[in-house]
Amino acid sequence: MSDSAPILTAAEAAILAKSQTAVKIVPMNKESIKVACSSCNLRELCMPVGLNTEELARVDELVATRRTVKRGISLFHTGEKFTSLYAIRSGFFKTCVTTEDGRDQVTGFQMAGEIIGLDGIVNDHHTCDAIALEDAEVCIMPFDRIEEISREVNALQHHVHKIMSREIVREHGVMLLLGSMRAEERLAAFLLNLVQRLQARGFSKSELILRMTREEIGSYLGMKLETVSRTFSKFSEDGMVEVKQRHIQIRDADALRRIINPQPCH
Amino acid sequence: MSDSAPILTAAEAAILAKSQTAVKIVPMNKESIKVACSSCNLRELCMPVGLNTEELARVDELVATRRTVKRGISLFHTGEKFTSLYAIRSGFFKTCVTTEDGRDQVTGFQMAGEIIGLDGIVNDHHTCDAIALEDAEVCIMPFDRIEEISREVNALQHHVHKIMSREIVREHGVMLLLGSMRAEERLAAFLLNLVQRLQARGFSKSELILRMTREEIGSYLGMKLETVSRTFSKFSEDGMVEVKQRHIQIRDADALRRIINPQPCH
DNA sequence: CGCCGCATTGACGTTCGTCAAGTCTAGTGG
DNA sequence: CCACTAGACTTGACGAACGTCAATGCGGCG
Repeated sequence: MSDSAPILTAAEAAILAKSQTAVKIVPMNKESIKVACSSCNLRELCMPVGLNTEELARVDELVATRRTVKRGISLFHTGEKFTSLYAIRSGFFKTCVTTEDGRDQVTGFQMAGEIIGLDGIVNDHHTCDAIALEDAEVCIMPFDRIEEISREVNALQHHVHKIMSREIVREHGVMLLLGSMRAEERLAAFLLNLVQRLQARGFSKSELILRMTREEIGSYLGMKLETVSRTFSKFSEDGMVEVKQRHIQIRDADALRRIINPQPCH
Repeated sequence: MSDSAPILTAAEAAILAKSQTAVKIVPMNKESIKVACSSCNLRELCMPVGLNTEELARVDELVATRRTVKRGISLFHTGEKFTSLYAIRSGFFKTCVTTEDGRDQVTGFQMAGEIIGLDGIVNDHHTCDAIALEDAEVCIMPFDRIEEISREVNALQHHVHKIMSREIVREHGVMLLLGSMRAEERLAAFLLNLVQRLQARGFSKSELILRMTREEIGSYLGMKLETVSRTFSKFSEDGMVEVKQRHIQIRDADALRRIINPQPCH
């Protein structure tokens, strides 16, 4: 890992300057809280899913260190050398790709237990930015170590393949959404997806706080922030959701589902 | 593999009824042409990329059998049990996902040397259809065998990871396209991408024959077939391409590139 | 030779983007 | 503690891009 002092953009430096503490690397030693997948409360969601005790012991070697990432700061940038995958322990991220002419597209929002960095494997460099939308903590898993342990622990090998396959399938869903849904359908699908993932993490299935701006939602869903806002207002008028800025209450999840899949009339 | 008689849809059965020969499984034996990655003319593009002679010998064990797929027939369907990845030896495929209410979205077009089936790993069942757009032949690589050999051949392990990562990155690009480009930009990007991949396979960099309909292009690019057609006509009027049905001649590739990345005025 | 699927083109309508004005809220500093 | 401000959000009016519907043309296959 040598010295992995994070490279900062000007914007990030400004954010950091205002913030109390700098990005800090938490080394894995006796002083810090124990970094072990086997005792992590996310083990049913994250890397160790479906492993037995013995396999778990090996996977504990995966996480080299942890790192905290302040809101607005990037975990990695486009072009940065790829070394590791990151498991999100807490917090919320967005990933986005950027074109030369300045357009950018949010490719996903990630929450606790999800793995980011997979884009970097193919060319040894990251091809997107990962930016924390709230203060976050990630487990750093050096990829060469993942490959090494995968060779010995079949269940881990298969799990890594599954994680990558899951990301591919997720993106198929986003392509479907972007390619053939209208604004209301997109936003309904987005809300249902978010709330479903939050529920899997023990949160309410009807209440959520958006960690991203209307513009970021719009970028992800291929629409403008005004359209996102108008669509929220429409849902609100129709009594399907209650919207108070970023605080969302889902009043009628079935109605949202019907927007996406209009039920057959017969 | 037990008996892998392909499951046919009614539409496919109709196509097959018209076609001379049924889908046939080519067993790997002395009679059939040798099935060996090491002597395949696609080895610089496909699975064996970057392996040394010894590693190549191991990879030769990967391909169990080959299979021919007639135009219009699917290699696998949504919901079908996942067993193998497929390397395209010849021909052209599309993959598409379908919603309950009948909408479908083409998620990609694949040509010789590319790998399909990655979507099936996560749930042990395929989540999209792969349909041949022209008569094709694929190498069947049972996934458990891929995992087995990956454990012993590090270069193969890493290559598999790269293939999956490449697919993730490709899909990021499609999301960018669908989320923030206009019709002309989408079609220009599509043409440039196709021609670039064809060129890597030794075809002309200015001439190509589309294997898919306007509707399939439209589905992939998130626009209607009429818009695809109109945009082709516009490119043609502007002298950038010559369009004769599915035969496309690229007259000014730079102009196409400028559509996507309008060059700065200074 | 005729049919059928695919492609093209035109006229018109809808959805969403653009531009602009105004409101709300959290965070800052006095 | 409160006023101020910047950024985020909402809402309206208007227009452009693209979808829809429909008529017509073309080319490959039986």
